Amino acid sequence: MARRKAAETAGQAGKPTREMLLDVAGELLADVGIERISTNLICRQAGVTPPTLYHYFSDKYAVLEALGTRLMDRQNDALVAWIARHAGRGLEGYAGHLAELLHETAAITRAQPGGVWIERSLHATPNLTHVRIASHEYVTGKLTEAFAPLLPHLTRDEVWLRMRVAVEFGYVATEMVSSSPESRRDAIFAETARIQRLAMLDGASPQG
Amino acid sequence: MARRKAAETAGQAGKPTREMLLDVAGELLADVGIERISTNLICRQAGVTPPTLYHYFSDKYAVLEALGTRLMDRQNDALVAWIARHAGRGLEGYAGHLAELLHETAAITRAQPGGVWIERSLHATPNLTHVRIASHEYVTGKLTEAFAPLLPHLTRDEVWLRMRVAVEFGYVATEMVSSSPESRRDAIFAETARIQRLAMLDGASPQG
DNA sequence: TGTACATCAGTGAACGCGCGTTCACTGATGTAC
DNA sequence: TGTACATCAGTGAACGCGCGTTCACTGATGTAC
Repeated sequence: MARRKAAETAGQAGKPTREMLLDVAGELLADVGIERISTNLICRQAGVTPPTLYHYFSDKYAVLEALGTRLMDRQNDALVAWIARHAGRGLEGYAGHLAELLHETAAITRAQPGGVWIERSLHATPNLTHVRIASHEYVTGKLTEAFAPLLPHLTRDEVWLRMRVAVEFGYVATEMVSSSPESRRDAIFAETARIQRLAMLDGASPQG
Repeated sequence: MARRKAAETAGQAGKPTREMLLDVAGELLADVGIERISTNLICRQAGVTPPTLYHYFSDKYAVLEALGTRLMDRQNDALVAWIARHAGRGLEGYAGHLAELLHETAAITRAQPGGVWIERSLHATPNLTHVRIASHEYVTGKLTEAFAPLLPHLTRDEVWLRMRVAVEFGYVATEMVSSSPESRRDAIFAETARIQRLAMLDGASPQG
C-alpha cells in the first residue's frame, strides 16, 4: 500500500517521489514565494506525509538546494553544448548565435515548474546564494576557456570579467522575459544578444 | 515613559521609530533573509513591542514594501538628477558618464541597511515584485524621454526597450558588486559602463 | 520452490516553538477655554 | 496660569495557528540459502 500511491494522487503518476517533491516545491515557489513555502505545504500538495520528504532530504534547505542544482545543471549542460556546437568558427561563430543560447536557456527554465522563481529564491536566501554563484562561475570559466584564445589583446582576467558580466546579463534577460508577455520575448532576447555581441567584439579585429 | 525609549535601547537614538524599524528590517533581510524574517524578530531587535510595529505598518508586507520604496525612491532621485546634470550635451554627454551613475546608485544601496538584500527580497516575493517593477519602469520612462530625441533613427518603442534592458543591466551590476571584494568594484562598473555605452551609441552617428 | 530476513518507501500522530496579530491599557504631550 | 480633555506612541500579555521535525510503526519487495 505504501509505494507509489502518493504520486498518483498528485497527478504525477510514474514520476519518482523525489522528482515529484522537487516539482511541487518549484510550483509553490512561484505561487506563494520562498517566504511562505513550508515542508508541510509541499507534502500536502504532493499527497505525501512529512516523513516521506525527510526520507529524501535532510531538511528544508536541502529541498531548495536540490531544486536549484537541478535547474542550473540543466542550464549549464546546454551552455557547454552550445560552446561545442559553435567552436572553431572564431569570435563571430559564438557572437552570431547568442540569441539561440538565450532562447535555449529560457526554454529550460520555463520547462521546470517554478521556473524563474527558483533562481529568485536562491538569490534572496543568504543560506543558498552559493548555489547560484557557483553555477554562474562555472559557466564563466567555460566561456573564458572558449573565448580567451580569440581575444589575444586581453589578459585572462579581463576575459573572465567580460564573460562574468555577460553571463549575469544573460540570466537577467531570461528573467525579464519571464515577466513579459510572450510577444515581447524575441525583442528582449534580440536586444540582449545585440548588446552582448557588441561587448564581445569590441576591440577585436573585424573578423575575430 | 513611553516615548523615545525604545529607539535608544537599540542604539538608534534620535531616529524616528518608523525609520528605525525599517533600518532594523533591512539589517535582518541581510542577516537571516526574507525567508526567516518575522515581525517579532524585527521588534525584538529594535527594542520595541509588536503593537508599536503595527502602529506604523498595517502588516508584515507593508514593512517590506515601505523598505523597498524608500530605497528605490532614493535611487530614482539620483537617476533623475544625473539626467538633468548631463542634459544638453548629446548622446555622448550621457554615455560618457555611465560609470558615475552606477557608482552613485551603488553608494545609495550600500548606505541603506540591508542594501542589496532589500532588492533581492522584493524580487523573490510574488506579493512584492510590483514595487521593483514599478520603479524600474519609472526610470526607464525618464531615460526614454531623455534619449528618444538623440536616437531619431529608432522608434519610441525601440528606445524604450533599449533603456529597459540597460536599466536591468545597471541594477544587476550594482548587485554583482555587492558580492565582490571592494577592489573589484571599479572593474565591474567600468565593464558595465563600457557595454552600456556601446549599446547606446550603436547605430547612431559618431557625435550623437 | 519456500521461507526467513533485511531493506526500503511510506504512514499517522504528535512535539515544542515561534509566528503574525490583537486586546486592553498607560502616561506624556498638545490644545481650548 | 490652571485645568479638562483628546491624541498619540508606546507596553504587557496573550491568542490560535502552522511551522519544521521526529517517533514508532507498516507492509511490499528483494535476497540468501
